[in-house]
Amino acid sequence: MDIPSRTVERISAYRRILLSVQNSGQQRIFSHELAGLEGVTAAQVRRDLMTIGYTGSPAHGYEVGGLIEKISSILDPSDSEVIALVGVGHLGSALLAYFQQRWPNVFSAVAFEADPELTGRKLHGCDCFSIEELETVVQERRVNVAILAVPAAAAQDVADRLINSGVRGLVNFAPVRLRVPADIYMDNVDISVSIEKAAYFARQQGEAQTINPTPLSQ
Amino acid sequence: MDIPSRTVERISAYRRILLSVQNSGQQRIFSHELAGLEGVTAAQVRRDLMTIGYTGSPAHGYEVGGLIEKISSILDPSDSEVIALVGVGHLGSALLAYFQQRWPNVFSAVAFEADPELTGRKLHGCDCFSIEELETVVQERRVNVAILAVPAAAAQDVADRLINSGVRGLVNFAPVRLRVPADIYMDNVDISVSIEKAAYFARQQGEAQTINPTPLSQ
DNA sequence: AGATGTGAAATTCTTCACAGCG
DNA sequence: CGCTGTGAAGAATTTCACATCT
Repeated sequence: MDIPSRTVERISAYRRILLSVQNSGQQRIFSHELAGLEGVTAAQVRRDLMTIGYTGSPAHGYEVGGLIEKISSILDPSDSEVIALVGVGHLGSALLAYFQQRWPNVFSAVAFEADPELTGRKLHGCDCFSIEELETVVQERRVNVAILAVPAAAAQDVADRLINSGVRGLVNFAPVRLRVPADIYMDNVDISVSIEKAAYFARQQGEAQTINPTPLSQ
Repeated sequence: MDIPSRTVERISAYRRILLSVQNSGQQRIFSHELAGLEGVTAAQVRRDLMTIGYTGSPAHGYEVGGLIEKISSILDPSDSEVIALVGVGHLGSALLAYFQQRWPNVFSAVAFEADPELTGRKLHGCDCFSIEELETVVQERRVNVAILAVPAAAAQDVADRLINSGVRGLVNFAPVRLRVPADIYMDNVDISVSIEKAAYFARQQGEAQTINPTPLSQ
């Protein structure tokens, strides 16, 4: 199956909403309800669910549990997977802590750090290795996805080493553009870009810009 | 002037590259060079520069300094601006530290935190106030942009208070979708979505997916 | 009546391709 | 020439609008 990137992002967001909806006891949901909670249009939700091949009923909408299952069958790996986090500074630490409380049975993390002070022990419940052990551990645990939370200067080298050890997908928090082979997935989370963008659009307050697909006011 | 969101993101990225190019002494740059460094096509670069109204010469390409100026005239506020960071946990701390080394004359930060242990002193060079002082300080310093690095449960309340105090643009790191008026800019930086997306596409290794606009291999 | 599912239209974003310049 | 600037084409994404079902 071939799901566009934007749709993958949205179904991931839908699932989080659905889990909380389910948690509150609601069994079924209409496209416009889910749309309202995520801040997109109802047509967008229906199109996305059509794309992933989930079908509802005009009378009752979509089954919350079934839809969660469907999304999980797409997003979750078939077996539990280990993700590598490189760099356990403030940011890495935040990611690790965040990691622990999500994906109980699906993803687990293993951390790498250059500072010897931090290695060799558990950090937020994860093994923290020296960066020198990166190749060994990544290969042993068959890591497919890695998160880069290292200084910009180190990022390219770490990325190369991860890819050489078998990693196929990267989320890069370092403020540099990395060179990777075309078949490696790379997502850049660029905080200065986000801030500069927010500052720019905040300044354009005057004009009627539809930034949020559905107003959602109040 | 009306610049699309994607273009704003890219010119922000271009500027960072241009600064480092300038730093290395290079005075002029061709669209294909900048494109290669950012991982987009040369046509994309030319289109973006056309969009912001910057013009080069077929003989020498674009002037690095002039282009930096042009981008800065779009992205930077006319006067130095204060940005609010709410939540000084691991993530907030990372953002604050990162903040200090960028935008020396353009943006400065002020932090807010609920934990009394952390308030009332300087953190990474920024004033750190109690969350109770949020309205007062945000209004006093005319804050337009805020970063939310608080737990999900607190995010909506903090966002409401920020907006009521005059903030027009938000970058939200909490994993919840917030309800804001249509004229407020909101960017959600959703780390679990990023990770689930990376895991999904890493798994699709088999197929020839052009995720990176230009291969950039090696 | 009020939903879903979905072709088709509309919109947005990217690339092509080439005239024209130095 | 090789590069910029740009109309036009092409892709991708979103929305419309309506047939259809309960």
